[in-house]
Amino acid sequence: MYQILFNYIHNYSQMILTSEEMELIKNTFQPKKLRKRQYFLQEGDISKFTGFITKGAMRQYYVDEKGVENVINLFIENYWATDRKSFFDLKPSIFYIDAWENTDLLIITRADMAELMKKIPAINEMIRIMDDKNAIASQNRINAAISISAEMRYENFLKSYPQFIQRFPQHQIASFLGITKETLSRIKKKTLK
Amino acid sequence: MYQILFNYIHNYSQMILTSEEMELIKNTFQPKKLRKRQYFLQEGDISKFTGFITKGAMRQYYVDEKGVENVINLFIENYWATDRKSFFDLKPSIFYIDAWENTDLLIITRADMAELMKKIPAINEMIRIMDDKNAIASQNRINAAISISAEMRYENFLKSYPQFIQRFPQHQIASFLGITKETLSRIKKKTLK
DNA sequence: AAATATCATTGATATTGATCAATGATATTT
DNA sequence: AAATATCATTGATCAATATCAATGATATTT
Repeated sequence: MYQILFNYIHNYSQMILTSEEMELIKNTFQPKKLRKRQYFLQEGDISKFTGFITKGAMRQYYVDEKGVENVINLFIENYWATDRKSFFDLKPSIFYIDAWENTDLLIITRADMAELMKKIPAINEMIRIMDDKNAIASQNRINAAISISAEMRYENFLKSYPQFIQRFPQHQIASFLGITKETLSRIKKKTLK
Repeated sequence: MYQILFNYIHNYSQMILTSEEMELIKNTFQPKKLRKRQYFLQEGDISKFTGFITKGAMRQYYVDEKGVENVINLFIENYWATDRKSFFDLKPSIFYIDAWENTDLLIITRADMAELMKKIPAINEMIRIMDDKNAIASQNRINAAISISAEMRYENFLKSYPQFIQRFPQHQIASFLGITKETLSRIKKKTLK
């Protein structure tokens, strides 16, 4: 289980972890299992942990005034699940995060992560690269949301994140893309021809 | 001019810079002046620098197949202007960044910034906090773009970024929000009553 | 000051995508 | 296997926003 995290760190940092560092990581990240539909975070709670997914799938959403779930992030293996805002300022979150499949996580608090960043250069570098990639991906998503049609947005999604199609039902993906399930159904039908 | 950057670093890092560190910063960041409408980055060029704005206003946009400018970021004092993707991988950008007012920048390359992060703890911490805040702001923008109406989006913008209203014409703000200038004009008229 | 460019508003119409409602298909639970 | 819940499709209608075109207002340049 930790091996997946070690690989991830190596991948991002391009650095080799010493066996002491691996020990420290094992002692700091706690394993957590969630069954399908179980919450990792609920509205009003503080996102005290960030969780590295070694197996499974999760989604982050908020519930609007009408009671509708708006999916804002989808996560699978090798993603980090947290509400970044609440995790940053330790104030109550407006989001829910739940498991969409039975999921294995390695969880860590913000304070512990800060410690590890100081003690383990590879972790520090990993976070830096993650932040760079996350900023780029967010910018892409913003551009897509404000300047292209639902159809193109779905097409881009298919191209960039094909793995997600197998893991989440269509209406969740529609919500993630900011369109209704009916519209997505029609888009699929249309592009199929 | 450098004082504005020093203040910014202090603000974000909550750390005090030594006079040696200040010297190093002065020797690494280069001042650059742009006149209104002058480009900082053009499509096809590599975003070799990130620029800290000490005075002025800039915008980032791309030009779509129809030749329409799509504004994706607006910057004023105390913002950093760069195409983060191109700056990260040093590949050609798809964006333009230009000055909307006469603008003063302090510019630095990615390599030099990496050096400073190693040598100056306050800079390292500043970048970390910037990345956190940027991730949070991006998430907010994504949520707004995919799940709320143009009217609410403008209202939120007014509340969160009132300074921008004075600095950019309405059609630029409309584009930034992902709506047409005509729709924005009608929204303003409606909410005025 | 006149000429020109930029920016903002308004009206008429078109388009995209949302909403509402029904039906079918596929999983999951009993 | 039957019952139930979840997921996907389809049709009819509606609402939000875009597009096109004209006009006015405000800056900027000559």
